[in-house]
Amino acid sequence: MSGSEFSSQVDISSLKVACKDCNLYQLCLPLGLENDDLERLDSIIKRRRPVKRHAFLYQSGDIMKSIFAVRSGSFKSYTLTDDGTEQITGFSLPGELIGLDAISSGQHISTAKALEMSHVCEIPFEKLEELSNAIPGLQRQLLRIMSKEIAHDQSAILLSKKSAEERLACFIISLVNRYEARGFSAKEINLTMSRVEIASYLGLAVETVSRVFSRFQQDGLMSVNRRSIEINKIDKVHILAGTKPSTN
Amino acid sequence: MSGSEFSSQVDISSLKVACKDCNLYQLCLPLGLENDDLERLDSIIKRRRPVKRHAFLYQSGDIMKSIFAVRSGSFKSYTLTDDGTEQITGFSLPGELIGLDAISSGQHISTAKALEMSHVCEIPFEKLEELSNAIPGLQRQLLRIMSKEIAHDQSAILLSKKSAEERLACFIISLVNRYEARGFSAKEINLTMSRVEIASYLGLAVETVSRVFSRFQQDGLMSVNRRSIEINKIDKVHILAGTKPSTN
DNA sequence: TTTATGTATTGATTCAGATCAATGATCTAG
DNA sequence: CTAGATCATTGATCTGAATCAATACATAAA
Repeated sequence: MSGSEFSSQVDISSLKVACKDCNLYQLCLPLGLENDDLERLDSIIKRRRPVKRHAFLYQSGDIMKSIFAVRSGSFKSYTLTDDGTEQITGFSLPGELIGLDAISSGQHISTAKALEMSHVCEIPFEKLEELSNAIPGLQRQLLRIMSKEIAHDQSAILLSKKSAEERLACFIISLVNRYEARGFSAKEINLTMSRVEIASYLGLAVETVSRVFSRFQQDGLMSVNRRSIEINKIDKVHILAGTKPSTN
Repeated sequence: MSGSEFSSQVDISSLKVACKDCNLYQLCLPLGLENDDLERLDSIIKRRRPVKRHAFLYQSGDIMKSIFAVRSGSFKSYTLTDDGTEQITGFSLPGELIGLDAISSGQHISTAKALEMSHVCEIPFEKLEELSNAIPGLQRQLLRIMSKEIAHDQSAILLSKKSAEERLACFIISLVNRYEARGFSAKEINLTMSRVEIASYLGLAVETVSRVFSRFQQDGLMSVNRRSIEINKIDKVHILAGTKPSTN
């Protein structure tokens, strides 16, 4: 009844979760850390306010002071062409780090925008650098995460050789794998991005994305209703994508 | 006259260069290190034998024990499709690190093959990890290099939205920028990769690459003779590529 | 409810680039 | 030096996806 601690109950409850209690622990930066080390990492992390749908986490050109870990929700990263068109370079899901591309220049080269109401942990980069020097396990995990991002981006480069169907299949498989790793259902996906955004990421026209979704549905691979997708024949999607079932 | 130290003069002379005397110092891992630190890094690096044209540096599936710095020459990195087609994910020039994508899984996910007679420095990864924990400047530089690779790969992702002309222009600009940073002429380029390899990287057919080169030549942007290219109107190439002159 | 307004689907037409095909140039092995 | 292989260029045709265009659906506002 006193009110204040309930006034924004949801936010506070999620904001207060420490790394050790976070269900993303095994995916995120703290993986492998224990006790003291974990708490030291915890102590430099700022739990940020929720990020509203369509709000920026940072914009292209901003000085990079922090990187961010997605706690909940999702983000898109993009740059703009001369004529102002968004060119999406990636989507970020819970447990993933955003902003790693800015370390080298110290400035963000892309813009990160929330696709839905989201929460992030802000990790001041200077402190992270210091700390990962003091904690070998943290350095190790940071390098691994960056390496994983490199590997992921390289597999995205291969998209440009593929047909529209292959591209969309690859995209869906990537989402499924990532959601699975986070303990979400692999069968039902709720897309948080629009067709336009998917098209931009895959280098296709919106209409093509829409058509391919329809074709996938006709062929019984999945049921598609706007942004909710139920996958019926994941093995066939894997075949289309040209990925072995279980690649991450 | 005693012989042995001259028996393979060229190799030895290049193999013996320490980091501090290497002309790639400012591009490579040692950047920012001095004296002791530099020598400690130097001490873990193995100068490898020259890598012959078409020889593998590592193959997909190999355990990742080391990463490599290109000292001279060039490499392509690729994966194979089910039907055995090479899918090139990148080219590596002197001063660049190869194998960073394997840190996360501990296994190489791509194959690296020399495009010409090349030299590399082999950097045992475990030792590098240890050492970069002891030397803050080294950790810093390693993170920067990985971040740069992420940024580079993300710009390559954008290729899939571009036309054939834009793709080839981007490719040429990228080469020019990288060669320039290494002190080579920006006007004359000697491609070390075939048209097939360029096509694979850009997601185009060989014939298209060839045709676009011809068109560039007709339009007076550059003189193209097989693998040697002389760029006449770099600003126009930049416009095509959609990059500001001087982006790196 | 009706009216917007953004988002998604579907159809008709066009076009950039793939594919098929042939020739020429360069390189390598004998 | 020649024969065969590899690599690059150019032309003709075909096709997958872009573009143009219209409609449907959904969410929000009036």
